[in-house]
Amino acid sequence: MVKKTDTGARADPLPVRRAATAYDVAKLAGVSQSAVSRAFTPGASVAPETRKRIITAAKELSYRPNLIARSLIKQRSGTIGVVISYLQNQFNPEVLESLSRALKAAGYNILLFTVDPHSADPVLEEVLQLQVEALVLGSTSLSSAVADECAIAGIPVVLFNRTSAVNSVSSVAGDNVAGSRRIAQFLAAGGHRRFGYIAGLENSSTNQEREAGYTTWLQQNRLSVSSRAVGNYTFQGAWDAMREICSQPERPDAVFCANDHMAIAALEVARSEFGLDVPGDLSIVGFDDVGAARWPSFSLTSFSQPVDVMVAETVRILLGLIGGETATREAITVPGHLIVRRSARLPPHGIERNGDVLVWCPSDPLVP
Amino acid sequence: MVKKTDTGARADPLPVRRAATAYDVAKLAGVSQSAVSRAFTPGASVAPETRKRIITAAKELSYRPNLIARSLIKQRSGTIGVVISYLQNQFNPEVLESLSRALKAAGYNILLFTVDPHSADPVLEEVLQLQVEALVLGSTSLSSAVADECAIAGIPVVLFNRTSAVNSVSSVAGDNVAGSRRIAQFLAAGGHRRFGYIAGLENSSTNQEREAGYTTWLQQNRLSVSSRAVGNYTFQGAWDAMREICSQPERPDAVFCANDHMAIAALEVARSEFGLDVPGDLSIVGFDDVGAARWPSFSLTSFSQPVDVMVAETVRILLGLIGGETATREAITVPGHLIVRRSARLPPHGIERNGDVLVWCPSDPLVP
DNA sequence: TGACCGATTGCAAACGAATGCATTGACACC
DNA sequence: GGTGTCAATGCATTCGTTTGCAATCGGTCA
Repeated sequence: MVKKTDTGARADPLPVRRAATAYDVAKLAGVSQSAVSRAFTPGASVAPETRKRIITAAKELSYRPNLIARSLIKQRSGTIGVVISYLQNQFNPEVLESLSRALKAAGYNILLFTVDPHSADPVLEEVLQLQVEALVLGSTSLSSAVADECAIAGIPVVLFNRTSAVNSVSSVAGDNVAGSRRIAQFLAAGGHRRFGYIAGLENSSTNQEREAGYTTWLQQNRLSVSSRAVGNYTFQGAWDAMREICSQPERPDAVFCANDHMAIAALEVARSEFGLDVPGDLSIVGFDDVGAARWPSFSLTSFSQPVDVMVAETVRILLGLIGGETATREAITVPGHLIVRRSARLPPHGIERNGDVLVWCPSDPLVP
Repeated sequence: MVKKTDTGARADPLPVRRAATAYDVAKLAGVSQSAVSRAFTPGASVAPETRKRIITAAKELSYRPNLIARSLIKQRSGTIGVVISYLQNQFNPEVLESLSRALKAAGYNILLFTVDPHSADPVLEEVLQLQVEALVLGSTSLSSAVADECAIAGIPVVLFNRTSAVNSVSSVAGDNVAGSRRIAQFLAAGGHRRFGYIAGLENSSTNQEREAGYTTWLQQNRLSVSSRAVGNYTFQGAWDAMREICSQPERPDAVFCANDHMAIAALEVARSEFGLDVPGDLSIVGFDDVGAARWPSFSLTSFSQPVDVMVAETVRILLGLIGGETATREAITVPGHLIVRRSARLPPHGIERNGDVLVWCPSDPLVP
């Protein structure tokens, strides 16, 4: 089984030497503890001479200020809680990485909570005790009650990629409605006639908005969704959903999946289990424009959610809420583009180059 | 641009009501602060009657114990630092999610640090101040000096998917040497004759071990690596590396990529840029067995690194180090399997079914 | 020379909880 | 009734900082 190599090295011979405190440094440097504190506080009043002596002493004891004690007195932890789930969906790691970068730049650290999409959320109780200065809820599966409770507890919350009508919490999301309308329009313009939809989590705002945008546009144009199945935003769920859709007598010639993660699963099923040619036999479109959508094997047509912009907005709101300046809640919608690749049949015109990618910008108004 | 919907809702009318403390609760419940503390400490001595009164008061004030204050007095933060980089490589999110689950089960929270693989690492200084109880270094690009410094600071460190010869820090990794030997053997048995290698970060232990295992076995069998390029573990890097390899006059008929993330890039290049059939014209093998390796489009033959086992070992070591019982450093090697799929030509025999997957278990001894 | 000023520095009180120790009361037992 | 026991509770200290305030000191200016 597991190979175990005992390197033989022993830990510190000194048994349990507690970490040095500011007092220890003070004693060594022959100053008061306050002086030590000031020596480590930029802009504080210390004679350059003493500061140097203190720094030397600190280095000798390998002293590091205890941020926990500092948090206690300063009443700010410098920490932001990020709740996210299902890192298998590439969109989430992308968000996490971007968020991490942006928050670090703003001087904050991240306390990470991954939640099981299926389980309840007793996470919250813990999070609140941890004195995070704010919370980013990036999981599609969290109940809105959570957000409410936080708002009551007085801790700033931003919903990421998720909105909430009932709560007065801030949110940042992509343009789900416009994007999915655009997708419907794109597919119709491409000559498709039988429209399928693979839904994400039914009670998530993203799914509701994307489905609404898609369905509504179709209806307004005397078209409709002929096949629908629920993928719950998971790979396996989408796999099964696609299998179900493709097994029906009247298979759709276009399937819009509520996100790229599911679209990839759908694409795999169509090809590997049904031997379909995409987009020859069937067009598939996703939402998010994750990294893998660009991989040639998928070359997925998708409506983009610009992660960096969304994250920037999130951080802006967060900082405003923490500072207490912005008391009003904002609901931000970040626009995206329909990135045209090869997983869906193309409409005869309206495709334009935009830097590296092709986007669809129909000249006709969005609503016919 | 960004659409902004002001929901009009205003924040708490009460301006800055500080969170309730144990004192507030005590006053309301007519007890001492100690009693409140005890009421929230399982197993402490409180009359059931008083406890109930305290809990009620606490609920009314929506009091939550301040974990920062608790950390200070208890001398333990309940937090573990996880340093990781490049979440685009699916292996990393998989690790992160598993680690998060395991640490939560052990009662710890995660302070997440994502580091830019290219930048230096001033991260450490911050991390140490944050009083994490231990550190998991999951980034291939961190200098070993970092680990050393932590060890000196007396904070337990476990290297994840990374070993270190010079330092006396613990580590958990897959079986890089055995795995890559096995891959070499597998490719040779499959009748390949021209062997390529796409390297990860040159100074990373994983790359060194994987390359050594591969190269050594080939040499011992009068074979050799005819093409080598460096992909630095990035998608783009592997892309360019594969392009370079495929452009050579004597293209290899088998390419081992130091991880799956790069193997996918290589596969995409081979197909989309060179029109090659995999495995008809060229076999590709990876390392890690990430989720995407199972996707039919790739169906990547890969040596597995069992994330959950590795994480379990990591947590076990961590807890031992934190408890102070285990003073010795351990270097754990978690065994894997060569998961056989369709991205590489098969040897005539030795393939066995193992649950859902095929693995290669040659009857011949590993070393000829 | 004396008042005043600014830069340094130390003192001591926070921050919010945990906990050893002493105190209180109830109860049982002899 | 006196004494011992035990549970319940409060007091006061502690964790490692920050920071307002006061004290000190050297020097400047009138």
